[in-house]
Amino acid sequence: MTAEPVKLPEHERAYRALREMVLYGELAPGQPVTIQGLADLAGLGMTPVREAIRRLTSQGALVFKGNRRVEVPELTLAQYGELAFARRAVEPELARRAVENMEKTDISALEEEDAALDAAIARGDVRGYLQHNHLFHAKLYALSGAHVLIAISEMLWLRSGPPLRVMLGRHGTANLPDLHREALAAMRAGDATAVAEAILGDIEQGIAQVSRSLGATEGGETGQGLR
Amino acid sequence: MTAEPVKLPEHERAYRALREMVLYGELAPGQPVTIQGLADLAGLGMTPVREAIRRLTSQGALVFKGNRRVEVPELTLAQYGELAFARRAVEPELARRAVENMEKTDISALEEEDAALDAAIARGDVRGYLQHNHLFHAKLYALSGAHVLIAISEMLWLRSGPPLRVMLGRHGTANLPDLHREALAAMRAGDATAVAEAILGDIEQGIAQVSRSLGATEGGETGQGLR
DNA sequence: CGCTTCAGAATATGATCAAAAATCGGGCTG
DNA sequence: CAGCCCGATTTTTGATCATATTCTGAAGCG
Repeated sequence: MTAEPVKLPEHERAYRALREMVLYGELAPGQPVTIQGLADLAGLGMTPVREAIRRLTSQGALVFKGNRRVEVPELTLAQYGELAFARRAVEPELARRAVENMEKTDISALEEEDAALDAAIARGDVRGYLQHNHLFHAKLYALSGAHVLIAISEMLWLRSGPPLRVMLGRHGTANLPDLHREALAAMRAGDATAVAEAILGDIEQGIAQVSRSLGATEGGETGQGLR
Repeated sequence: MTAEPVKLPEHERAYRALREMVLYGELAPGQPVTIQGLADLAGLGMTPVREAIRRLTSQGALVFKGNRRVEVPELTLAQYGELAFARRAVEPELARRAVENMEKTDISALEEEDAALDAAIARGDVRGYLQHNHLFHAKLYALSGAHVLIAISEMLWLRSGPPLRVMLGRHGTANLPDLHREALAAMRAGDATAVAEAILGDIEQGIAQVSRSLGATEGGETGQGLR
């Protein structure tokens, strides 16, 4: 089940590694990233790293920072609002479509993911929360078979990951959104509309919390305004 | 006002060139694309071309075919439906937001683009139609300042371009959607909702035509079904 | 305070290695 | 005897690396 042991090209490995670093908050927003630094870190030549960075930048997971540096973008509240708008439009639809193709074993796999997520929350494990939360949604959406919408969703998650990580770093894993139970119950009942609603609610809760977090920093702490 | 005469790196030039080829139908769906072929064609080394192709594939404008080949994807009707869903969700919103930031000179620029578009239609110039139609929408959306949504929209256009080109190749430039006049009138009136509706209508007309075109080929011509 | 110089990083090139596809030849079968 | 299929060779293509070149940022000097 581990698929190919050593079969994917190095630039693909570099891409996935960097991708997870962004998605699961191992790179903080504003933290500069150099090609050579990553190449040395990963023990790779710089060409594969270069290509991985290009792919990530074209997805908005990294941005060219003025001069020559690449870094994880710091989102403004307005930009996060755009993300939220798109996620509300796309993800419930993915959930709805996923229910059509769903087998019992798929539901079981999602339940396992949710259990791992709860365990991470109980442990206060931020990285574990981010990982299993993403996997829960990703696995659900993958069932839809809607590759175009999935690609959009992946891009949105890549951009949402870092601010979510920042919020978690401040408030810990308490009071986290978890409407996954409701979603799973609706899946077992085969009620696509209820699943879509549960997912929408789950997203909304996360959006609200991150928006509050972003609003707080923009208001005072990091002087983004005048002066 | 031509900005930087010779200032962008070669991989950026390669990216833009390839991007326009996909967007404006110079590469047909199913047509294979080789790195070295493009490198020789553009007179560049293969590294910049390589990176350009990576960026395009990560946006879905190109796909890895089997193992070694890269080509413009041929969409199924279902996949085009996903594109349509996302475009309906994103583009009217972009149009709505654009109206907020709109100056009189912006409207003039859009009118010029629309005039060039009409001229291309009258001329039966397919490439010109694709180009000015894209630029009309792209310039409008750019005014919104919503970079995240713009990125999504660009990705959707990259995927929609080739099937639109195929449809045009079959039916010519007759009966093309053009609710741009209505959109422009609403812009002058400052009515954001009416602009969004006009854009939605414009999109819907295009979607309907391409869907019919795709449905026809899948039904019979290209034996995609059994036998 | 402005200009020049220096250092570091990114870009681009070419070569080299590995893999896959297409082609060609031989053997087998009808 | 002719046609077809299978396998090996060849050629094309892609991936990676090491290196040279260029550009940007910063520091030092006039």
